[in-house]
Amino acid sequence: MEQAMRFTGCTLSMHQCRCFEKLNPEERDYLDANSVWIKYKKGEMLCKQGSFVSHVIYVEKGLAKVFLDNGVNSLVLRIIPDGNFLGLASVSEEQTTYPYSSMAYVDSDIRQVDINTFRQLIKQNTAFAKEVINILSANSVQIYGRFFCLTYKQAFGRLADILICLADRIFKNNEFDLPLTRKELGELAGMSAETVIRMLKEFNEEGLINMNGKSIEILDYDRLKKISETG
Amino acid sequence: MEQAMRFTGCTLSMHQCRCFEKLNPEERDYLDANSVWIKYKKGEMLCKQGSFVSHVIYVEKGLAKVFLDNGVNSLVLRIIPDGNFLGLASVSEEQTTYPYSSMAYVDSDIRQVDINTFRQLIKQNTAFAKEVINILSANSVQIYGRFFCLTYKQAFGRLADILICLADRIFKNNEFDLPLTRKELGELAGMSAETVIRMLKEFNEEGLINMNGKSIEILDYDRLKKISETG
DNA sequence: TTATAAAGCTGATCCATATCAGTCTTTTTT
DNA sequence: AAAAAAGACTGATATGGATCAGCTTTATAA
Repeated sequence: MEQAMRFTGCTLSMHQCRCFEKLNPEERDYLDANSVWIKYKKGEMLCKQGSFVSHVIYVEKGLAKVFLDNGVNSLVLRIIPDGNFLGLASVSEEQTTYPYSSMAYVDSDIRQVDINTFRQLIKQNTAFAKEVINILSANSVQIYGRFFCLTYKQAFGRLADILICLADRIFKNNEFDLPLTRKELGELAGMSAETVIRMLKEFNEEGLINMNGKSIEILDYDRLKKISETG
Repeated sequence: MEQAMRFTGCTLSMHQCRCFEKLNPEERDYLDANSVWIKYKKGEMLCKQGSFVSHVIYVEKGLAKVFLDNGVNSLVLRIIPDGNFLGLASVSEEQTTYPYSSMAYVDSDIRQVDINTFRQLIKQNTAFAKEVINILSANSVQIYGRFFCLTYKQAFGRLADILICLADRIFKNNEFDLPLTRKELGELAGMSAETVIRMLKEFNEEGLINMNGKSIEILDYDRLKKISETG
């Protein structure tokens, strides 16, 4: 029995996208016939907040961030590795423009599916629609957790959260080479680049991580986890 | 043409829930046969974070908050007036427990729909499923805006946001009697009760609002809006 | 109708973290 | 290979708002 709920600022839900499995061969052909594959370079924009929605964006390979921007500040909502949609909020017909922007952290292979094709499949295949609902739900719940953390945890905890998320869910390894700058890491953890630098340094000195430029290794997972929970 | 995106910390999306309209008479009977109506008193919990999901909760009449809690801090995700679901994240079968808690701000009439009935209707009626998708999308987008505001705006702007939201979307009047305490207002705007008090006082002295205990009237909507945008 | 608790309010203090200004280092461009 | 730009890092300073303590007013219960 759990006493109090724990939230993490993790940027990726555990949900595995399975909606293509719900399509029959014809539907899959229909989808493919109305999809295009595009290669994006690191730093390129996959979609811009406020522009018209013409397709649903799926990351085949690579890593991207989905973020909000008001010209001054930038808030990363989620980061998207292989095998995920950037977001499905735009499948709603009421959502005519993208409510967020997206940028590739690394060179990425992107599939764009025509939005009307996607909507048509939702209309004709309830299992597919249901899977879309599952994805939307999972995203919501994940955003809730992230929202809570960025609002109430302090910087230590938020940074620990992100390091754990990167290791567990993104790179699936305790050692990884960050394709992000300190500033971008700050956008993830909701703090300034300077604070990221200072705290990474402290984690390093405390023996929690072993850091060398862009390369980070998590040495004491348990203590980091504890910091993320109490921070 | 808009230069920069504006976000508001508003707690309620503009989306009007229309999903019952998508049901045919038999489906509606089926839904009604598997629904119950319950009266809740002010302060009562409508659902508790972490408990098993057994039904979908719809606010027929009243006002409720949906919030996250870790035992120390509380974050209000949305406030729900008449004619809205508390949230539909739980329609996903993967979501077996409520990811949030909910409490009635005032005496409220609640409809509970058996979760399996609801899921069955999604399975058999694509228009209904589509409407569920629309609601989930609208909620996500609303939460994104709120997330951004609570992360980057400062207290002035956040409080202005909430006052405007209450007037425009909840009470639909520039003058209203708050059924919330200063502490609850703080949970909405992401600040302490003391800060709410101080800033309301300042808004009052500046002639932006006219405040008398629980009764609040917005006097200078435009300036308040400007504060919400620049704060 | 008094007693008790909850909410509202005020002033003083403190601290986590942003911001700024500058240097050093690495990467990218020419 | 040199020049330019971007990123990493450091120390000093500033500050928005939380927290605390106490006091007053308004609800709620006895």
